[in-house]
Amino acid sequence: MTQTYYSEYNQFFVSVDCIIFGFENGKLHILLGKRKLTPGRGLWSLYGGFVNPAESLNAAAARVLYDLTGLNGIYMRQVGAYGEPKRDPGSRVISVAYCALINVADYDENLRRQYDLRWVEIDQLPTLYSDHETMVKDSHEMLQKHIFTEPLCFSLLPEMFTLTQLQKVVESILGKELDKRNFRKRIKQCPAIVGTGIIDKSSSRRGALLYSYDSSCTDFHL
Amino acid sequence: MTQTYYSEYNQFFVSVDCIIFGFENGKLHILLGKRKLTPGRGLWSLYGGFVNPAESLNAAAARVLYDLTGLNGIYMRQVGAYGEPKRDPGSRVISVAYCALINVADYDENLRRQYDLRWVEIDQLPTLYSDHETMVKDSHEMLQKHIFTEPLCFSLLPEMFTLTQLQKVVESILGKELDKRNFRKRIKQCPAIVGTGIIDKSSSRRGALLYSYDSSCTDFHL
DNA sequence: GCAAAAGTGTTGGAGATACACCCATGA
DNA sequence: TCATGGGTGTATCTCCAACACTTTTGC
Repeated sequence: MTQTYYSEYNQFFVSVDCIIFGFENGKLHILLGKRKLTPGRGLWSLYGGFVNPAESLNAAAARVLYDLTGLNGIYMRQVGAYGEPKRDPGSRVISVAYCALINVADYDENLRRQYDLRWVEIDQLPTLYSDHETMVKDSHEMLQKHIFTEPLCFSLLPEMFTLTQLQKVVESILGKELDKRNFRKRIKQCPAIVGTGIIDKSSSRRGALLYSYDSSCTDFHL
Repeated sequence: MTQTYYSEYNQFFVSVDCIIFGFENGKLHILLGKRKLTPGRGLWSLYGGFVNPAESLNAAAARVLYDLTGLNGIYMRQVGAYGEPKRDPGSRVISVAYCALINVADYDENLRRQYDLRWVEIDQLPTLYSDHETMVKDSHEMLQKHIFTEPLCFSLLPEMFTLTQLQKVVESILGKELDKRNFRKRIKQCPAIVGTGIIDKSSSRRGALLYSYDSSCTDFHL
């Protein structure tokens, strides 16, 4: 694209950074790696990438996520733009943060090892590169804020899940425990969460009913 | 700033666009102008500006608002980044939208005329340049979402205001009427809204008590 | 005295919270 | 038989919504 107009103005590198949430061992995790670019090489960091000329911000975020995980069609949400002049020590870079929620089981372990990435518990984060800690905090808050009104938690779970699993996911996002009976009462009032009739015997002797999320159902609420 | 690293990547124009809300004649308005730059010259548009090299996004937004209104220290909030490749017909421009709330009375009419800007009712918007309608819609929704939990409405009012004025502001933001008694009951439960003891006689024969917002009070809620 | 805005309480319903025990099964 | 996680109901409380009349005073 030629710069026909505006040529007297400055241009900037623009990147997208992905906050990728996953649920494992009853805890909320995010995917972190050691930064490979100079400057900041070796620091813990979110995974990101620069925006291409003909690509929307959303598309750039989806591409970066795909490159990293091989996953397509994942729900992503813009968290915000971060533009302090010195936020990147290398050059002026404006970054747009996106969060994504993935089911850890869908993510190829080999790919994870290949990129040398780690799942890190959300409340045990190391010091991160640049302003990435702010991005993580902001996206975590956004997640907490929308968890009851938008069908986000299912992205962190397999197709079918037990109510206990669902409750653990919600608890891990909120960072607090919930009452089991009240939680299940609410679930029953949500028509988008339906029992499958299948019993999962892997997590208990008695077995637990598996539920699934019906995305065609419009009125979701927990 | 030199482009020491990252030099193989592309750069982009980055602008900020301001959605400036004001309250007038019992209605919520936003400030619009006719676009002066080509392309799109003459179309109704938000006011914006390009980001400078050494300036944060927040600072750029504050500068643009100051240039336009002469107002400083106004609370602004990032709405989001907009980056469709064709969103600006002139060149690839990534824009970060900011909303601001100002008290119309603080804004110099001469300056408004000088820039040829208009206060337009939020529900009577004309067709806007590029994706500015999306920006306005997004920021209006953000405003509605946060109006009860953050002390935003006071930015639209003078230092001292009657409860009727406050209610009208909230109603104009929500786009619906509220019950007067329930509204006032809520106000009384908010320690940050305090009576001044001064009676305003301009709006009624009987006179109405003027209130003010105590920003040092931490727990705000309507 | 009347028009115009200010101010003021009560009630009912819905939804949230707190809380404890039995069930089914594999080992 | 016992350890483990699955599953269920009730009483209370809080919050929100609906609703109508009296007060003050300038004209």
